[in-house]
Amino acid sequence: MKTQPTSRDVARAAGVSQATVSLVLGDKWRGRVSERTAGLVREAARELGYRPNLAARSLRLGRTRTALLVVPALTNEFFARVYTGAARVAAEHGFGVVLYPSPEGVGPARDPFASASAALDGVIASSMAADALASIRGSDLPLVMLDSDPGESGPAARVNLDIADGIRQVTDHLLGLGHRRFAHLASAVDSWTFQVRGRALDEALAGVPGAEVLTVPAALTVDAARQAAERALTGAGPRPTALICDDDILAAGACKAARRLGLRVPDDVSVAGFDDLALATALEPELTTVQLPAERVGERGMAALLDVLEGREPEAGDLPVSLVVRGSTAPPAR
Amino acid sequence: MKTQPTSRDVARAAGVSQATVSLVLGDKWRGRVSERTAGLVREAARELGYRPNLAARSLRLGRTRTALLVVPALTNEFFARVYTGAARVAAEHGFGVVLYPSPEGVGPARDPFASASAALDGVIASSMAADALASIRGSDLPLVMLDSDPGESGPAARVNLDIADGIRQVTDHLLGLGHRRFAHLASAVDSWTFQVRGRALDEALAGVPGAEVLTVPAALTVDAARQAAERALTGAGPRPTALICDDDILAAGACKAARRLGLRVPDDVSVAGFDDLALATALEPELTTVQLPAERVGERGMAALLDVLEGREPEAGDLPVSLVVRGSTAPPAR
DNA sequence: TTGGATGAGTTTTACGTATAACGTCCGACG
DNA sequence: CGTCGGACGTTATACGTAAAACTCATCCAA
Repeated sequence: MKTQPTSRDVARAAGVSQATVSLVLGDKWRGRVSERTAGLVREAARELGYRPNLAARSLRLGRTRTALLVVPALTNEFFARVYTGAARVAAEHGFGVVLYPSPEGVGPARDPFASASAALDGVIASSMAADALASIRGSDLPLVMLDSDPGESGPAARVNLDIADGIRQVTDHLLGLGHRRFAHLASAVDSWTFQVRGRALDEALAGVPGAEVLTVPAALTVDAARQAAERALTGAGPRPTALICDDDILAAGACKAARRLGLRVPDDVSVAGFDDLALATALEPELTTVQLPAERVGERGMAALLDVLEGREPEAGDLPVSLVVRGSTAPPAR
Repeated sequence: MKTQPTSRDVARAAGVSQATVSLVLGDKWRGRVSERTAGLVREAARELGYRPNLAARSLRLGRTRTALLVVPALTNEFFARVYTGAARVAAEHGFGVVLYPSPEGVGPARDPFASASAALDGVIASSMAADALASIRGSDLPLVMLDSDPGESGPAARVNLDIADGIRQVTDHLLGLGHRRFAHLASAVDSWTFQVRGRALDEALAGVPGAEVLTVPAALTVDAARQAAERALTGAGPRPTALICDDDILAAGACKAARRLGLRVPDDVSVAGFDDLALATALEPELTTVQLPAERVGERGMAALLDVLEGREPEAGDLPVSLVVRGSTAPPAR
C-alpha cells in the first residue's frame, strides 16, 4: 500500500519546484518554462507513475468534471445506450458521468444530490424521470433535458428526438398498406415523449376518411402490454388491424397477445414498435419499428452540457429518427 | 449562481467555530459538544442548505467513497442489473459507483484509471472484462471479482454464481424429458463463466448412455447466434433435439434459426437459455432458462468491497441459481 | 547608464474539511 | 486552599493542487 506520489515528489525528482510541475503537466507553460526543464518534469512524472489527485484538483478549481445523468432505469436498453453515448463524449473531455440511482434502485432518493456521492458540474436528465426534477431545478446547476417539452422553461439546453416525425412515418406506412382501424398501445408513464406520440398519431389520422384509433395505456413491461393488447384486440366493435406501440417492449407484449388469441402477425394484425431495441430483431417476425439514435442522444446531451459549461451555444435541432420496416407489418386481411 | 455555503458559513451562523460544525455534522461529538450547541449547528446547517464539499473531504481523508465497476457492456441487461444492485448498496453506505467505459464505448481505454474521472477506493470487476484487468492488478487497489476463476489469485474477494449447478439443472431437466442429442450454443467470449458451462455440461452428460453434444461457439448477438444455430441444426449427422445456450441472447438466436428452418420450438427442437433476461418472457414460446440473481451479484460485490475496505471478512459462498421451466422445452419428437 | 521587457523559474496562498492539540471554566476531592 | 479532571469548545494544521504574485538574471534600446 505505498502511497501515490504527489506533484511535490515529482518536483523533487526533477529538481524543480512543485509549481513548475503543475505548470508543465497542466500544459500552461508556453513561455514560462524551458523545453529542457519541461522534459525533465515529464520524465520524472512518468518514472514515478504520477497521477494527479483529483480530489485536490477539484477542491482547488471548484469544478469536478463530473456530470449526473438522471434516467428512469438502466435496465431499459434505451437508457443504457444513452449512458454509453454520454460516457463516451464525457471521457473524451476528461469528464465522468455518474448515474442517479433510479427509484427502482434505492429507496428514498428524494434528493438526487444526497445520493450522488460526487460533487457535480451539471445535470443531464431524461424527462421520463420527472420525480427527480424538482430538486434539480432548485440547485441552479446547468441542466440539459433529454426529450422534453419545448414549452417548459428551465433547462439550459434541450436535446430532443423528432418523435412526432417517427409516429408520422409509422402511420403513413400503415395507411399505405391499407390499414384504417388502429389501436394505440400507449405507455402509462405520463411524460412528454409519450404525449407527443399520442398527439402526432391523432394529427396523422385527422383527415383520413374512415380512420379510427383506440388508445390503450399500459405499464412498460411485456406482461402489462400483453394484457392491454388483449383488451384492445377483444373489445367491442370491429377488431383493429394494426397496433401502434409506444415502445418495442409494448410491441413485444402486443405480439404475445396476438399469438395467445390465435392471431398471426402480420397476417391478421400488424404490430409496429418504437425504439428499435435488440428485442426488435429477436422476435419472430422481426418488428417494424422506429429507430432512435439513443447513443446520439447521450452524446448530444453531454456535448450540450459541455457547451453550456464553457459558455458556448449548444447545438440546436431535433435528432432525426427513421422507420425500419421489417416483418411485423403487412396489408390487412381482406 | 450563488456559491455553496461552507462549514465556516454554518459556523458563523450558529455562532461557533468551524471545528465544532465538523464535529457535530460528523457525528463524533459524544462528550465534546453540548446537546444545545449541536442543535444550533444542525439548525443553521439546514437553514443554509449546507452540503459538505466532497472534494475537500476526500482530500482530507484520503478516501473517496467511490468504487469502479468494470463490466463489458451496460447494454447487456445482466450487467445493467448488476450495476443497479451495486449502486443500491453503495448508496446505502454513502458510496458512489462509477463505470469503466467499456471498449465498445470509448477508444483507447487501456487504462481504466485514466478514464475514471474520480479517484477510487476500490474496484469491482467482471471476469468478462478481462482486457481491463492487467492494469487494475497493478494498482494495488482492493479488487472484488465477479464470476471468476477461483483458481486465480489476486482479488481480495470473489462473488460467484453457482453456474455449474445451473447447467446441471438444465441438463437434468432435458435428460428427464428424454433428450440425448444436444447442441451447446456457447459464447465465443473466452471467460471463466462460459468455460464452466462447457465443463459442467460435459460432466453432467458423462455416464449417460447415448448422450452426445455438439459445441458451437457464437458471439453474443442474436444474429451471430442464429447463424451458429443454423449450422448446428443442419450439420451432418442426426439433428440435435435440444439446444443448450450459454445466454438468453444466444437462445433467442437459436429460436430464430429453428423457425427459419421450419422447425417448431419446442415440438421439433427444445431450446434452453441462461440468465432469465426480460427477453426470455418476450419470446414466444417463453424461454426455459436459468435465472441468475444479477442484482444480488452487484449487491454482494459492493458489500464485499466494503468489507475489505473496513477490514472485515467478506461473505463467502456461491450465489444459488434456479432453473425456470417455461414453454421452450418439451420431450423430443419420437 | 538607466530602465524596461522578456524568459525562467520560485514562493506563497487558497480551496473546505477533519482532527490533533490545546485552552477554559467549574465543581469536587484531598 | 490547591489542583485535578471533566465538559465544552477553539486554534492550528495538513491534505495536494493551481495559479497569482514575486524574484532574479539577461538583453536591448534610448
